Amino acid sequence: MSIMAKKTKAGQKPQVITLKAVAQHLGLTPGTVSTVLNDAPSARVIPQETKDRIHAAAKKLNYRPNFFARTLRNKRTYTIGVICAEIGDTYGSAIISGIEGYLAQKDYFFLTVAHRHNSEQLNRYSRLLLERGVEGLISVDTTIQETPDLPTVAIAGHKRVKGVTNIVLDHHRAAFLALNHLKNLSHERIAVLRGNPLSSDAEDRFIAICEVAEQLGMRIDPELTVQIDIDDPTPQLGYPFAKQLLARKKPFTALFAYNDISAIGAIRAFQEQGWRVPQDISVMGFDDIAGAAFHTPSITTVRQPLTRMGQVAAETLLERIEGKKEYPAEIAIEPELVVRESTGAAKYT
Amino acid sequence: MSIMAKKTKAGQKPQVITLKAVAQHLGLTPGTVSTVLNDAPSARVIPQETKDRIHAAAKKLNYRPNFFARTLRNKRTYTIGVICAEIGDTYGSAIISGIEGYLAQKDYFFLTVAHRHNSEQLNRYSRLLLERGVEGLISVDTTIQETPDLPTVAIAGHKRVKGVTNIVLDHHRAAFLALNHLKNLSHERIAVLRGNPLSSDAEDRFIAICEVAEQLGMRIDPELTVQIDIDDPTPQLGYPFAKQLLARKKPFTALFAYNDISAIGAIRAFQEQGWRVPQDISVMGFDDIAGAAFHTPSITTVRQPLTRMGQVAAETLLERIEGKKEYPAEIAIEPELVVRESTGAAKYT
DNA sequence: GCGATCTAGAGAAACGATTTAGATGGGCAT
DNA sequence: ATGCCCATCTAAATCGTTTCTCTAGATCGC
Repeated sequence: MSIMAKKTKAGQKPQVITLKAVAQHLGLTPGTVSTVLNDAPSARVIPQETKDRIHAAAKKLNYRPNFFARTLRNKRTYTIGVICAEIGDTYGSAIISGIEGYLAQKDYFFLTVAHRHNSEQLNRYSRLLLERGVEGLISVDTTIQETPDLPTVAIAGHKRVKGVTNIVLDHHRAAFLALNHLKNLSHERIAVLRGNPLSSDAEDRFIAICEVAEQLGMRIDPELTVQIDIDDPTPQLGYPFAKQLLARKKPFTALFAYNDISAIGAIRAFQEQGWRVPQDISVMGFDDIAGAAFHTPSITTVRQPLTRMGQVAAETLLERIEGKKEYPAEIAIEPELVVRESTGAAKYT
Repeated sequence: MSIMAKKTKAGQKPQVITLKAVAQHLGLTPGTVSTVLNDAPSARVIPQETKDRIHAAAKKLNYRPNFFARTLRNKRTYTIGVICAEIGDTYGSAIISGIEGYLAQKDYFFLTVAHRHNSEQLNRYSRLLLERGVEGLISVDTTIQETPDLPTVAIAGHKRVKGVTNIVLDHHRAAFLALNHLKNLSHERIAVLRGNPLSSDAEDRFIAICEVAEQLGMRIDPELTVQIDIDDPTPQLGYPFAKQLLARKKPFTALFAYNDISAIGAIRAFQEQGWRVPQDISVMGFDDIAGAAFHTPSITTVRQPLTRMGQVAAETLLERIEGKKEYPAEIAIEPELVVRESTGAAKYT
């Protein structure tokens, strides 16, 4: 892939052509040229011949309207702001990829900021984005407290806030898929890795797990529950907490991790303990990140269509920006169970 | 984390305060207020008492200069463009994370585009970024052919182009670290997975490997070389090519993969064949992505400090934007060998 | 032949800031 | 009282578009 620049003769300063230049070249006024190039209503009365001349000149001179002058008048920036917790992790980047894909089609751009769970930064950033004229916001894994000044879509947003559309996974369905799978494999003592409360999915996910467990006649033993309280985008996220679980010496045959990343860390901890996955312990992940299928053992997981969620968020936001008045408070995304190697029949003890 | 909006009384349209409004409030002219708020040279003659009044009023009214009006005059946008091949993969997102971190400190923003190896898109994008007033470009894994119209830093750029600073890993050093490690483990028949030519590191990396191999008295057998020719950000990138290698029935004891992603895919292919890693085959990765340490087996790899490379790129670019005249044509980044479980002593055959 | 209507485009006022040249008034020396 | 300087702002031009209001001439109807 390559970037090419148009050839400019050396030493010749890149003369920018403005509307005025085009008009002068044609012996017309900027106003007329502008009307025609934008095909404004008042261009109806301009004869076709003149229109053609104008278009030809614009093309020939390679006229590019100044984005800032235009924005100053029109108040449209065709830009949105993406506020995420982290950009270097698989979760955030998969979502952003979806956002980018959709926006590119629609000729919108986006500015990205990562607050890294620092709320001071977050406030500053939202202010700065506003100043830069973004027309809407997409937040990723970030709780929104009050109605923002702009149309907003929150990915993994759980608080109902006026003016905000939440894109959420159906956590009950997700919990059902996972727990039912484990139940069918005769697991009864299931440990759960709870997500860091900073992660906006953490609480709802755990509540859903408890409720579904009860419906299925299973029990989530608090003593088999561990709370992740660090913020790490690597599998390190799971490792120490699985160790912690092991230290409790309470028997269990399966672990429902918070996500694939932490599942991978947990598997490592179990293996170091001499346990085989899935023969001695089943591990269930969440997300289905790119690496899940290729881990050894490959990870059984609840797929969360991250790229798609990014697309849906961008699409919803653009509709609102383009003037749609009514919008959903919530869009539920269906999870999907992906059975791989890390889960198996419960071991009798 | 949460986004808060300043409370606006319902029904009251969000009255934007312009410079004029502040001036009126004070009984002064916009010009004076502007001079003072920007601490322009001509503000020397304004008495301190007036300055204080102006600053107080600006604060009280919560005045925020209009970014677009300001840009129209000043021609500064404090924005750069990031052009990458892909944004959802570990490689690109780690780099972008580094870029974001540095820019945020300096109050710059960035617009991101992903060309996904479509060169038509690429040209269109660079044009659009220019129109949006970016002051410089960072390209990621994208070959630049001609001097661009803006200061540019190319991450993993290999072609020397005037006006472009390339940030490159020292591939000779990388190849040496990897091959020497394998040599010390008595490997002689080493297969190599060559990167997709679309990836800008691919060619240089392979050339370096061949040269270093020769220096070390090792030989890279063309028949043990496989060219990756798909573009996939998942470990699928390595799997079919490792299979292809196996199909050739030529013995080898180690594989030097193009990156960790493809190494993981290759390991899976070997395991399906019944080979154990590292007892039957050693596998060397490249990059040291977040998952490499937690794979089973964990992956021996040549670490490429991606986040750091993003930072360095941003730093270098900003220096040029801020007026630095001389800049390096190339910045070499030192790789590091990370020995883990996927490599071991060669098996005698 | 004369006002009414069209046509084809000119002209000017925004948008919100920055910047340079110029205006106003007081104080001081002569 | 006059001229001059200095301090303190004001006024106006400018950045590049967009958009609304005008106008000069042509055309039309009767």
